[in-house]
Amino acid sequence: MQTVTIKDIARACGVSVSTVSRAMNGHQDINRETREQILRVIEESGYVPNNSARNLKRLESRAVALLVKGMDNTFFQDLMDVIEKEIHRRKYACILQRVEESEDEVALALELVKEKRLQGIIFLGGKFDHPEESLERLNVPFILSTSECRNAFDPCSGGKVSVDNEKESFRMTEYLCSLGHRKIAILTAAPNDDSIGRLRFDGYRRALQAYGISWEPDLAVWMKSGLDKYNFASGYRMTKELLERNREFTALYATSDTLAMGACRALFEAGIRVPKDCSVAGFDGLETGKYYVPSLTTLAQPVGEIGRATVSQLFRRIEKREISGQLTFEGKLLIRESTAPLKAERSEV
Amino acid sequence: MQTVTIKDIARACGVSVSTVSRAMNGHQDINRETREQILRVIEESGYVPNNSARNLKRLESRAVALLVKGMDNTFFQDLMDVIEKEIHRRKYACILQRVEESEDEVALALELVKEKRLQGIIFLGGKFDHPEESLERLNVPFILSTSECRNAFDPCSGGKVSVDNEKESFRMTEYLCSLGHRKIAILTAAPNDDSIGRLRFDGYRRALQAYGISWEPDLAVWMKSGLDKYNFASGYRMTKELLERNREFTALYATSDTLAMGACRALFEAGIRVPKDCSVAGFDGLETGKYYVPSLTTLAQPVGEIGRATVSQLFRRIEKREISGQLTFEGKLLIRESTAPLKAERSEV
DNA sequence: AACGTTACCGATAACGTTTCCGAAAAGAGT
DNA sequence: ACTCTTTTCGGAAACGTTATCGGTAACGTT
Repeated sequence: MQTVTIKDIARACGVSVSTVSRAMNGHQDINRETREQILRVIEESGYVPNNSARNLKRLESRAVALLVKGMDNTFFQDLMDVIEKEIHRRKYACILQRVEESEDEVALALELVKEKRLQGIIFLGGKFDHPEESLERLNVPFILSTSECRNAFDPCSGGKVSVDNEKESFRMTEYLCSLGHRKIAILTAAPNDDSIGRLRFDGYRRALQAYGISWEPDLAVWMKSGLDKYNFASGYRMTKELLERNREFTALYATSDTLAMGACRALFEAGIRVPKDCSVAGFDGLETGKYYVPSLTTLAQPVGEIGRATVSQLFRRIEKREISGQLTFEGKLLIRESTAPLKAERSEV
Repeated sequence: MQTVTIKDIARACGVSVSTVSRAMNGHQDINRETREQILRVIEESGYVPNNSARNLKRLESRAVALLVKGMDNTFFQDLMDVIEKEIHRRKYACILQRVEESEDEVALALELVKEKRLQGIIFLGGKFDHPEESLERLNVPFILSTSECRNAFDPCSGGKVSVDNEKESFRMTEYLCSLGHRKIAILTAAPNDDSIGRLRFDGYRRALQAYGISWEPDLAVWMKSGLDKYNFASGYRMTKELLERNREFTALYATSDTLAMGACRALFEAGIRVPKDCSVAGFDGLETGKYYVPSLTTLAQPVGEIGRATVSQLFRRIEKREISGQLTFEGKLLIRESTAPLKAERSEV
């Protein structure tokens, strides 16, 4: 176990440890030949500097935390992929840590930062309350990626990268309205426990209003807390629940693609054809929606851009102490097979 | 930044740092009252011990690495979810690190272990060559999870947790044969660059042989290296390629669920109905396959069991130095809508 | 020849923690 | 009152690295 240290290298080269340290860290005041010899010996011996010792001396640990609420969420998994890639590219370590629904992400982050001297934090998903501003006091950069904070107008001292969920949700609903739909059901998060879901719901309501449609509570299915998540099973279950209400609807807006596909399955089993009898729209732009039958109309979030911006914002703060506020990306409305214009001759029940 | 150290606590309590250390680490030779007072002060001050300093003294870092080859693979993402959960449960840190297709995972692991004093490594996906046995020399436990090593009969000094890919693939192919299919196309990895894919292909061929069917190279579509992966797009592309060959087939075995769904989409676009005109089978048992239309027949890998076993094996080695070799789990053949018996009256082309 | 400059390098003190060793105090046995 | 344990604690040496500070030698410059 970790037998070879800087002392061994120093001894092997007949120099002091200081010189070895200088050689490794690319300092200037060292003879070219000496450096090359040292580096050669290091290479041969397979010596790797001990990170703990180095972190203890330096202020930096070259590590950031990725705190994710909802690791089983497909969209977040895709985002994690690009975020890890970007962190890796910068030769930083990525400490992955789930945060459970019940946990306080800020407390967790605080502890991580202190005990491991982390240099930055990325919050993925969920909501971010910061009652004590404790993270700010620690003065460690953090970014909310596809994650909301208490007050949208005061994006705390951390950065924020996401789409404008309210606006994009408005666009999607507006599109459904423009197809002639008036009875648009929605599958969405409970308004109290998830702010992203809340924003999407707000956009939906605003669009209905803009089209002079009064919203019907019976057409909204809320996630049951502790039971439902943004996944296939919940889309399926919630749609079954909707169907049991026996209310007519000609379009179904599911606030994630996974929900939407679960919904399609439930509709299929009920003998309701998509999009002939009912249009279905999702949100996120998951790869899988493109290959679904029917392919899914969705509002695609630019995962690559969001992920890259998240990391680059974080590193701008870490390395250059440069602060940039909220960064909002445009979504893209992908119109595919699962939505269609309302047929005029449709028989009313 | 990290202002409060053990010294501050010691001063605040009027004791020495040794005593504070003892209080934190639950040693016995300390007065009950003193300990309680120290713990109280620690709690109030928000002090968290510096991990780097601690690691430097102790041998252990309470951290393991999760090295994954193919982070965009849905099945691996699901596995990562449960693996991280299990690591988290044991209060260890999880260092997530992607390994690119071109990189040498062992070299990477070696460096990580040395520089961060990691206590264990999980390899997820890909293949594992260990020409120098360098990891063994370091004497740090590692587990191959759903990942193959050079020689299946000599599972190196690390543990191995997976399904028997050859056997399960045999079962799936056998099932298709039992439905009466004789012309069974396959979407699979190039035999040289991926050993899991190779095992699944071997199982396919053995089953054909058992049913007295000679295998046709024209019915096998190989992944193009650098282009194809286990994802939707490749399933789609490879099926298009298959269709262009104009060879008849009544069943299509895709060696992952994502490939299978991409295939279904391509077949749909070609006007081929699943399962009426062609049966389609996948592998993995992804959640999404259950909600696909038609729902996907697949060979489900027990993700939960695999993930939990991976971590528990690793910790058995870390904590108890207890070695257990290869662990193989049973897959489960899930027969759903995408496969059907071959119709006898089917017109030959 | 004396001095300043430069290039290179070594000794050493940190960084924050744990652990070993021994000391002081307190009780227990004679 | 004396030793002998036991309990509780502090001092100090590590762990492996980096950074500061100063020193030596070689080389010009006057």
